[in-house]
Amino acid sequence: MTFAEMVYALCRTIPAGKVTTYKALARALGISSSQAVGQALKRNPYAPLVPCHRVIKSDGSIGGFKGKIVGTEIEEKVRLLEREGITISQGMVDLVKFGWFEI
DNA sequence: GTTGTGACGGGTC
DNA sequence: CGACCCGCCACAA
Repeated sequence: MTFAEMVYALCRTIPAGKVTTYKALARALGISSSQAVGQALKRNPYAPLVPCHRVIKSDGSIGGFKGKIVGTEIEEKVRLLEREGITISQGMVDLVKFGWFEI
């Protein structure tokens, strides 16, 4: 069980209609660096299995999915999140309402 | 074993 | 509010 595996396992537990942050996941794994979580998600071999689109930055912004925010590429993911009931304004998610962690 | 870098966070300037 | 710098952990070269 590698660090990345634990990240994937944790992401799978994210309920639909909720989002979490890199920091929250990192903290749940016992570390302080959210970058490590990003590394794992970025290289996730479980693309559709792990809902990486539900993992966002702590400030509510989407962050990135395939590398960086590239124009309308994000729009597709935003639409998917909205389908789960998550409201997004200008690429920002309301963590107070949809944050899957103790706010 | 060392170095560099990244889907990041927080604090300062 | 935006730009900059430092810290942070894991992984690839």
